[in-house]
Amino acid sequence: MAGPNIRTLPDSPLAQKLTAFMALSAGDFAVLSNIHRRRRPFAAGVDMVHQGQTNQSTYVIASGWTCSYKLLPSGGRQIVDFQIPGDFVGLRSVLFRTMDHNVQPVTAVTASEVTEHELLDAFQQTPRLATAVLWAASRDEAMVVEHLVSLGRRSARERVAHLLLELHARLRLVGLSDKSGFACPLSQSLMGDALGLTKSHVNRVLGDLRKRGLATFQNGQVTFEDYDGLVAVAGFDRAYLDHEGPLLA
Amino acid sequence: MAGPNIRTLPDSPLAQKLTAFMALSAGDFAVLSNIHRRRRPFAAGVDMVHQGQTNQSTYVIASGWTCSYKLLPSGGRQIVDFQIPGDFVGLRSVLFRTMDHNVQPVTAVTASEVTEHELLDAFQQTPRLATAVLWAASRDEAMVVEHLVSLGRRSARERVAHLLLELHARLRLVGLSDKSGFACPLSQSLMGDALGLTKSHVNRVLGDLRKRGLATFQNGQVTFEDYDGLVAVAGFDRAYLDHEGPLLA
DNA sequence: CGTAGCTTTGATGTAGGTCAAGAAATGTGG
DNA sequence: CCACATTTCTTGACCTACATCAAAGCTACG
Repeated sequence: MAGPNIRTLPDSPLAQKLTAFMALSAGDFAVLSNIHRRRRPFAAGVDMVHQGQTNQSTYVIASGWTCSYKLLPSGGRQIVDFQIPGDFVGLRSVLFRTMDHNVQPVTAVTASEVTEHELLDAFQQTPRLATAVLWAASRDEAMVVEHLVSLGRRSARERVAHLLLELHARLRLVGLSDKSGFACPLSQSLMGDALGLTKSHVNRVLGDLRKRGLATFQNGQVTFEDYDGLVAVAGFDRAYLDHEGPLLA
Repeated sequence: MAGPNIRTLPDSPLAQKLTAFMALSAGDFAVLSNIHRRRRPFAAGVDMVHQGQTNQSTYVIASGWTCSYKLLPSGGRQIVDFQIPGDFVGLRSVLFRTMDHNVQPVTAVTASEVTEHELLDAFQQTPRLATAVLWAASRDEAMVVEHLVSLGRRSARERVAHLLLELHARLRLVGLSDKSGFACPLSQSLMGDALGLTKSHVNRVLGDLRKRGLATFQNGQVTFEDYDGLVAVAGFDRAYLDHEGPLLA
């Protein structure tokens, strides 16, 4: 309220995340802030988007976590990724007009709807923003590939450790995590659905990591006791999160 | 040679594939054909693209198969997808300027290099082409997600059956497969690397499918004995391959 | 025609699944 | 602020799908 109506600092997780990738101008921030305007709440457990839907809009998460998943004919489900504040939900459904998985809030969520029109408008106003958003989309894809690698070739212990480290790195970008750990609203059952494990086994592995003095996940709080040790156990290489972005918009 | 220099029919696997998604004009075909000009051979087993490379060009496969994969610190590897004639290799490395996995020919391959410049040029000449190419990219992504689901939630038998059916559906689009089966240059070891299984186990599962009278994979030839039965076993739903494409370029 | 890669098969081991039940935590209504 | 309900966590006993290791037969190719 004090001073001119120009934003020079990130005022949302999204802005914060994109800033980590490229310097944004006051104008960029203003456009971002405008996009991120129309916030509304979503209840935990009620799908925000579902498979087959051809939607014209995407959501930007302001607070809370969601997960994207696919259901199998057999009834099981596979979580493809989690979304945290600053992440897009259904960005592909805008860029590609197709949604091939469901998205469900894990916690209560506030998110802003962004229509295709608004997004393209914003891109035209500041092409840098388009680049930044494509960078985010590309990073999301890289994460999916890394999850594929986890499911195909990593042991249960490696998977769990890897997930904790990935979430940590992502949350850090939006100021929701520090060196010691982070608040994690996931249930062990959700982690299992993401890691291709049963909740019982997730529980055992978590207990094991605790006993080994590597990390603790209790009462919705992840704490790293031996970060480097955990990295070693997971075979975690964060290159896939830090890649260079698209130069082409 | 005979008649005017205008192409009205697909003259490459890529053109054939895109045609299945949207009608293309003679002009579109000409542009495509031009893009697909500079063909060159790649030897089996020698990486075409590798991780970390920030390449300015992509390849379109004219003949042969490749696989994209990631290596783990532990030495194992996870194949993310196979590419068949008509597919792009490293399209993301053009669109996003980053390559986060390696690509290796599975067989001898001929492919045309397409530079970023040529691609964007082509897009400007015929925006329909841009749409079609984005459709292909989006389909690739959907496949990666489906592979993730396989690794996370399907049994070995389901995975193998699913892979055979996916390859069949994809090859069909480019005329390399018919109702009865297709030529498959993959080794069981490669299939294992894609499916998160050992080659021994792939072998046993393949034997099992054979004994059950569902499908045979021998001497580089996949033959379906009971297609519907195989679909049932795999829980195969080809929706992810047939999705509507991007309306936005 | 020998050697290297691929397939096939067998014997044995184990990571993680399944099923079940009790303990904690969390939430809800009064 | 407490009683009750619900979800989540934890643990145990048992089981199975797939891995591991090993070796033999097959192709194919230089």
